[in-house]
Amino acid sequence: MSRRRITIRDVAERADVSISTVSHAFSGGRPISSATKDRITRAAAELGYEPNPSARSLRTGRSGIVGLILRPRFALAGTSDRAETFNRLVGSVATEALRRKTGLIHVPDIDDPRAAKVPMDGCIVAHPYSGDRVLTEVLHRRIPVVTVEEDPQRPELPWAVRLDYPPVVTRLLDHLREQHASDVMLLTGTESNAWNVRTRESYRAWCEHNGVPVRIDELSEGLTHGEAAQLIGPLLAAPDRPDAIVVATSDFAALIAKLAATQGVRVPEELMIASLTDSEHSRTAEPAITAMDLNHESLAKEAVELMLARIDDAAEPEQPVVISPVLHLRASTQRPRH
Amino acid sequence: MSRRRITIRDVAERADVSISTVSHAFSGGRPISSATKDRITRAAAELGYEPNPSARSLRTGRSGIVGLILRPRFALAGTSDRAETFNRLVGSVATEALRRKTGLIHVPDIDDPRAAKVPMDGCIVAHPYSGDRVLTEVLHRRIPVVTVEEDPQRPELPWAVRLDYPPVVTRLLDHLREQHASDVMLLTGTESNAWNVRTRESYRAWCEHNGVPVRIDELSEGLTHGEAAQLIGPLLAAPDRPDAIVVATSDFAALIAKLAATQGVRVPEELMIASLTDSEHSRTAEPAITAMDLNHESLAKEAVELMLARIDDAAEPEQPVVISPVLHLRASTQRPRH
DNA sequence: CTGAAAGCGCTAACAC
DNA sequence: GTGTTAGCGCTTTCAG
Repeated sequence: MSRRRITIRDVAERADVSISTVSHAFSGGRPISSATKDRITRAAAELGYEPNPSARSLRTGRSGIVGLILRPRFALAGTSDRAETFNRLVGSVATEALRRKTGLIHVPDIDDPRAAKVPMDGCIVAHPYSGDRVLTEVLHRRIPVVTVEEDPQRPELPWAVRLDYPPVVTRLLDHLREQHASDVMLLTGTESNAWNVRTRESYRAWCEHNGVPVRIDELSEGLTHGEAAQLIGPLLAAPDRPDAIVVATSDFAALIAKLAATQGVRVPEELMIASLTDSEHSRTAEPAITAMDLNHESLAKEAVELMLARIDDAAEPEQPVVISPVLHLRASTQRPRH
Repeated sequence: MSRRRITIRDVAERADVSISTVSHAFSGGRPISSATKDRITRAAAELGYEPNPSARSLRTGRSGIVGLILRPRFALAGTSDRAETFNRLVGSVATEALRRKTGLIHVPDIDDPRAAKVPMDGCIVAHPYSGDRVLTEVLHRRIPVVTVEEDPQRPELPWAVRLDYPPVVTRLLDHLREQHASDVMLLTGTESNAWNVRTRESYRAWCEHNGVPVRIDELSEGLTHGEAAQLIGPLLAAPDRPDAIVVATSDFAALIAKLAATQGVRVPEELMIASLTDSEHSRTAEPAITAMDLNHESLAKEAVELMLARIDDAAEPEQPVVISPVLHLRASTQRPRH
């Protein structure tokens, strides 16, 4: 029963006009008498005709589709903190694309030959790594690209939306000092994206500026909670335990709070905790954890806007669009006055 | 500087072979001497060539892309409960599609002529309304479709993944009765999707089976919290206040808990609360609210699998795939023993 | 193992 | 206001 696909020819025949008239009736290129247009519309509706998007794209060179590539490896495979981040960004980008009547496509692994190739007028690459391989490939293929966060090795690409970390990280660290932290440790992620690289830089600069020693350790985003606990436990028991920890991922921040409780370390009195991303984990931890929110909604909105502008041949911007992370001060860093 | 797009011709010329050889080198249709293949691969890499997906789709009749249409109106415009649901479903579907190396596209409003038309081999329609207009249109266009939840007016479509509500809703209501609820009210949503329709049916059946009066009121999913509060306040203050409320959306459940606290109604002692979807709101309310989780991850996984099977010409299934919602019993319905 | 050529369905000149 | 037709870049017979 599944007959061959309906084409513009079938509609033309049924409406007794030429195919170009049908084409124009749909794509609105030139004036058509309302009687003709009526017949065409009716014929199309009766046949269930819809223009073949591939044929149209092949001809026009445009698909009306924007691609999305989310780089963080642990977005798909990781714990719920990473999943939440992923979902939030994807949801925001999709919402914005729909609002702009643009198709949004999740691009399957671009250099897997077995993966589907997709038609896109441009591509948003989110959270690229330093010297990102996929970004390189996309650029090489001359696909117009907008990045969400910059590739730390390619900060010069102007088609980007990026977060302005230094003021917020500095504000967070100042806040900890005001709460009488004297030994602030940074537990950074191991991924080489701007989030880790820039926040590390800001931390180092702040230490230098304040004449305090840099104390950085790594906690991979890919660790399970069990593995992370193996590393955090000894740190909390050590004689030189810091009195404040800034940890990259929010779920590990919550984990630290839990381990601290178990080990009898009072938060925030003996240990303050803050995280560099916000999620349900930081919001609902006991106590609630001070966190920097990455403002994915704004990133998404600006990225889609920039992408559409770029596709529409807008001039190259002077600067990336800059978004500010939002700092949420919570109980984990609010020491009782005395 | 932005030269014309690289085509198969350019590669053929540079590798000094015919275009059909290049084509086969990429799409692997026939044996090619390794020397030739090498030259082609090198030429393609140097030029940054990538097959034009539109041309390929036009020729083969397949795009390798699956569409996703999320129907609930309030997914985009609503409160955070709806946004969370949306994000979770979209994230899960995208993850699964990526895993299967299939492009996933968010389909822009299918009957807005200004919206982009997209090439898709099939389409997932999530949470259709009763007699869903868009579903009708997609079917009419003969696009292979899989639904997440059934259209209540078209329960016969076998290409579907659906939730099995009756056992879980019954279990919830039985639980409330065991906790000595004598007057259980249902605050249902106003959207006509399976979630509302089927849970209402289950509630009615349970009332009849237990010989208790049906007590249903509507609370639109589109209300703001302020508007919802206007309706809920009087209900809690009324002399015939129920001693248990099952409310569709989780954020309104949390709102009820908050208003109850304000009005001095103790939860769960004087009023039990449960919701028919789970989210951060129900999990973090005070007290935490008993909720039915819609298991979006499983829905998504099965839907993608079904879609790919259908595109691959699998036989029509006898029955929709059935997923069970998950009931989370929490403090809001656990009365202290006495 | 490789090449030549038809044609997928549409848009956009160019004719009238 | 409408019709004719070339050709977008690829896959796939059909010939060698």
